Amino acid sequence: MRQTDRAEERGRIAGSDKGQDRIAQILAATQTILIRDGYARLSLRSIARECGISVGNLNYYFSRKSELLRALIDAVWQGYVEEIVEIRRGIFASPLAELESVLRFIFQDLRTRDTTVFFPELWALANHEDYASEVMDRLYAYERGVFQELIEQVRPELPSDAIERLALHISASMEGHTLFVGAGKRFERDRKVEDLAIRTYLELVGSYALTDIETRPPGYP
Amino acid sequence: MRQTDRAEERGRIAGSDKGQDRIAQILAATQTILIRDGYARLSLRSIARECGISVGNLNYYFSRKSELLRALIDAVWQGYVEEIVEIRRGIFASPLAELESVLRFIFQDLRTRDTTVFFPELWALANHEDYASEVMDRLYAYERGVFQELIEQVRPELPSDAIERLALHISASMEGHTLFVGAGKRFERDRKVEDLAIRTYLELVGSYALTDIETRPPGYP
DNA sequence: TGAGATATAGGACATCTGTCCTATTGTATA
DNA sequence: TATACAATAGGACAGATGTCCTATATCTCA
Repeated sequence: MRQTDRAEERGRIAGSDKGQDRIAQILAATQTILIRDGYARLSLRSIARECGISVGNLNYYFSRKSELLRALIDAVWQGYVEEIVEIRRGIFASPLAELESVLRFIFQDLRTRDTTVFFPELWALANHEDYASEVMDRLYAYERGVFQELIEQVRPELPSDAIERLALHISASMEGHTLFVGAGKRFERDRKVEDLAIRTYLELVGSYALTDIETRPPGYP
Repeated sequence: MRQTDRAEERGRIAGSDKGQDRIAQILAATQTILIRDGYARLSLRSIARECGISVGNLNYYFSRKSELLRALIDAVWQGYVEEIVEIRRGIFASPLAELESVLRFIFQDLRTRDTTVFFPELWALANHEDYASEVMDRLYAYERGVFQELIEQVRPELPSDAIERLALHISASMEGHTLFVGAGKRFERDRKVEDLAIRTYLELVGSYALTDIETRPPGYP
């Protein structure tokens, strides 16, 4: 049996023991380099060096670089979802208050160096690598799903396509802020932008009038 | 004189003739490859092949890859600014109408394949390469400047930091939409998201109440 | 036409890249 | 303790990459 085949099995069989720790270590090292040096300088050798193992050993766990990337993105996605689930376990005065908590978590997360750097890499990758765009789709679909659920509780009378559109707008809008208030960015310290954004989203959800957008032709005023 | 030195001069002296066309061709080819294949597959050889010239000749014009990238990003930035200037040459019923026109232009631009793919590459690059983040800063500072100018005309009573914050929020929010309504993205066809976003921005500018954000402590409601 | 600058090609170079293979060590189980 | 399997190291491989250099070709203008 060729070793390549064994490495391919690994992901599925997930032999539980110290090999599992290695995999976690490899993924962490990959993330570290990606964030510190960027995708252009992410090589199997730099990852192996970061882990203190040989390239041969790295190859034993991930026989293709794309496998490694996919596993990393998957892990990040899972962590993200778990955190949102955790947030939502809390007790909230209203659906709007719960929505605000989730929005604040996302803003806070997007200020971390990890997210500030990692996500733009992911966005760029998603334009050229299918596995990256797949995970991105899943990730944001999940986020929108949370928003939609909460918006519907606030505004049960809205048709579902309006709710979906509101969720999409809020999600997109927040992501954009990564580029400006993220770690090391120009407006990192200006917390009032966050307040302005979240307040705007919440007011939009609360007061969004269907007729405004749906019936009037575009063109203002 | 070493050829490297000559190539370094080139950018500044800008000898006007067929060399200028070559430079434009090289930049266009670089952009084409970057958009079609991504940064990872952008090499001097692939650029030379796209142009139908030799690597040696390419090296004559740009002795370092980073120079080429910088020149490309600079060119894109210039084109972007010129287009906004052009838009603003029009006649508008009100500052708000002018703002809407600019916003619509940016949305339309962000739907093109070029922008959808190129900008995320730029964002990712800006996290690791100084020249990329410099141009990005300049680009968005210009965009915000336009927004600020128009917002001030609509709401002259607002303090300048509130105006700056509004401009920043709108700019950031719009950029985020690239990931979802850009060319080839999931919501490419849903033009109503654009209407929702632009309407929201315009209403925010029109009705933004200082006290809402500035005086009340964060926490809703 | 001739001289000088510009433009171009082709190749050399050291280095890095992903992948693969083989041999050795470590570990748990029967 | 013997045996299977997991983990690891080290090296080989072909190919790609950025940079540099030299030799020609092409153009421009006195």
